[in-house]
Amino acid sequence: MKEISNEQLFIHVVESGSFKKAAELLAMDPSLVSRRISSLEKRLAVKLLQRSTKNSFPTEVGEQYFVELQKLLEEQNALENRIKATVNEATGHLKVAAPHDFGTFFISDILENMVEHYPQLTVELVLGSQFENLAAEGIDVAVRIGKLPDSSLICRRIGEVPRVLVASPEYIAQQGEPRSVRELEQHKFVFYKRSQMYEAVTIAGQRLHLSGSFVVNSVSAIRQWVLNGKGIHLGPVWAFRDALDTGALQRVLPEVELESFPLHAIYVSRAYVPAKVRLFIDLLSSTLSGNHFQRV
Amino acid sequence: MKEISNEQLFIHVVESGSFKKAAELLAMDPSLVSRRISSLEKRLAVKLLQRSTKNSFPTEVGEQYFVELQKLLEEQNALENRIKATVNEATGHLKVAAPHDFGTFFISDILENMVEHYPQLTVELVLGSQFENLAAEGIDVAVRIGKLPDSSLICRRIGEVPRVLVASPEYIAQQGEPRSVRELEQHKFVFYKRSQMYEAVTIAGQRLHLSGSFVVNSVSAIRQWVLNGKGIHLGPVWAFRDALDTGALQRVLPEVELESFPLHAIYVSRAYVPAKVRLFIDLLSSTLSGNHFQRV
DNA sequence: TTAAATAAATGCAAAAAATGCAATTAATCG
DNA sequence: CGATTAATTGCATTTTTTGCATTTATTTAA
Repeated sequence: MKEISNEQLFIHVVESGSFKKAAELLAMDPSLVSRRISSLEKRLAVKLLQRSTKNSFPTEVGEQYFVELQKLLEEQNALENRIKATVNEATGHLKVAAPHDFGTFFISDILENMVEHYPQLTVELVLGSQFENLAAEGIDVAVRIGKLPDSSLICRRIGEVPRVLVASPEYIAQQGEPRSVRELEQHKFVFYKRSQMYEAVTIAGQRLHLSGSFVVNSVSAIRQWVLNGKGIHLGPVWAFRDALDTGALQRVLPEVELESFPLHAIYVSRAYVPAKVRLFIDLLSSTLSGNHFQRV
Repeated sequence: MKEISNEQLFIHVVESGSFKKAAELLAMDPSLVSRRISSLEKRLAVKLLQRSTKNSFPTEVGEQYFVELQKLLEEQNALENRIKATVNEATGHLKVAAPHDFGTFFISDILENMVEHYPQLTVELVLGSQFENLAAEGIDVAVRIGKLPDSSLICRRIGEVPRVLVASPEYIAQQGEPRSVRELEQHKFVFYKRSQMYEAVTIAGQRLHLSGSFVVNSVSAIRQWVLNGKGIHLGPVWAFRDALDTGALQRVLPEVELESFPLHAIYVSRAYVPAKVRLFIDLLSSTLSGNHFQRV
């Protein structure tokens, strides 16, 4: 038997004209229909249906109740369908958090694309946020590159960001080209974000202490500095690929295999992932298999 | 436990802000709330609430669902009330809120009377309640004396409570009898409810600053103090009529016309007032035209 | 950082309700 | 007036709901 409310059952009985027909239609026992209608009548303290042997028809109040209830139940049903549809179709508002530069370069395009295809969708991009508490800030997905903090949130590994050692030809001309990983310690580096001037990093299994005078938490700024010959940088391929192609920058130790950074999508619930979030992650995934993210 | 649909329960959880609060409000086990919300979420295949320890709040779909569902359920509820109201008999449960003393003196009798005549009816009297939210507390009618707060509720003016200035003969003997309204400022007063010792009040067009040491939010207590000679009081006639009749108290400035307090019945719906509520208001109306409420 | 406090979820057994079958009642039609 | 058919009711069974105790998770306080 199908689960159905007493109110809906009443609608069916009125529409079909008798308890029995309604029962048949809904594959229920007539006795059950009787009992449930009685129960509804008792609750409302009103007689809704005038029974007879041949057929049952609504009383005056029953008719009034029927007309208005039908309308309301239909609206409620429509509402439920709308809600259910959000699982299958990207609608509502999607709020994404991402690292500043990565977001600027890639996420903004993805979101633009989504809105084009799903006019019901509105988007919001939070760049550079620390997203301490996704739920509290209303963030649907956070994109994070690098190691993950402990958290109860759901992390899905989307792909990885290959890295590269780059410097400007001018810098190489002045300082000479490093011949080995160890030699990197004698060079000037441009750093992303870390507040110390000296960074301990492991390259090709060797733990190095790199030094340099420039630190910033912006990939664009780094790029500028590197282009201006301020030092070597170990950064994501996507940020330097064009400069490498035009020769504005050149690779350092190209034969050395560098570890990629993992890229994760972080979101709240595992069970009910809204369509907008699933779609976003799919698109992000596609982006990561695109040109920009191949190793050089 | 009260029978309530999962949808209505969801509304309650959103309104109260957490599963626990909703559970308390509805006198159900929190685990039950949890299970039923989960059941609703499962049926809609959507996560409606973002849970946390302190409080739970709706997700985006949850919010959308809440807004629209609330509207529909209210309409459905109104429909049911309309249907129920077609019955002319006072039945069901009548919950009345009233000021403490007034309720004790008059409302309790009215309710007793109603139950006697309508055995189908059960009654509940909430005394001294601030009745912030009639609907939420399940109050059918609230009786209020004095000025009304702004509200979307229906207020019907039932009548008025005439007032009188009273004092004990002992007090008059000690302090002398005031000869003019202005002289009242030299006297000690006993106050109802106000937290300040000095009350600005307008009597016969003159704005006065009355003072006194006694303040309480109980008419019975006031009565006691006035009888004990603690001061003059400006209060409802009904509370002092017997004492005036026996001479235990006497009027002060009897020739001065005092403004009456209006008495209102406050209830929710204008269109379909249930028989029990109509009856109550009628009876209250009769009471107000009775002896106790004539001017002295 | 850890521990305490508190909300929410879950396992399980008891309680309550819904359900189906069979029998009964009621009403129309021949 | 009896036959027919719909609606109702009694009763046993199944299913669901519910509450308690416990566990899990998360926030606040120390």
